[in-house]
Amino acid sequence: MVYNIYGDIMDKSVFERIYDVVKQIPRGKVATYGQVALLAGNPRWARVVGYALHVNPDPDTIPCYRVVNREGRVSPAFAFGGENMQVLMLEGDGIKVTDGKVDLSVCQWLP
DNA sequence: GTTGTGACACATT
DNA sequence: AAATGTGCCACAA
Repeated sequence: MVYNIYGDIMDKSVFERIYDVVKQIPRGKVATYGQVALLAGNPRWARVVGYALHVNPDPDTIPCYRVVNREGRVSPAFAFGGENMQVLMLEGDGIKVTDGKVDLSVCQWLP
């Protein structure tokens, strides 16, 4: 059983599915929020995906930096220490980043 | 139980 | 092409 800081139950929720999908993103690839939402089960959970990553209970196993919006651009509010941080992480995975944008045609994860 | 919010996506202006 | 509005779902107060 897993509980959040408010004591509410947290396992077996949509979040877990989202986390599972994000964790499946292979190194060197990225996925869009819509993509993750779709793989998680519903194409309309894109916002929930963002929220799920926002809480990000396990940043060590959940590479949230591999999740980008449909433009292939990292979210502005993502900057948990500078947008450059995210770019560096992506480049570290061998992903080409152009002006903070990723070539989805090349680096998007195709399951 | 109702209201407001959000790391999105899509359609329309 | 860019900006704005709408839908969508889950979560917090």
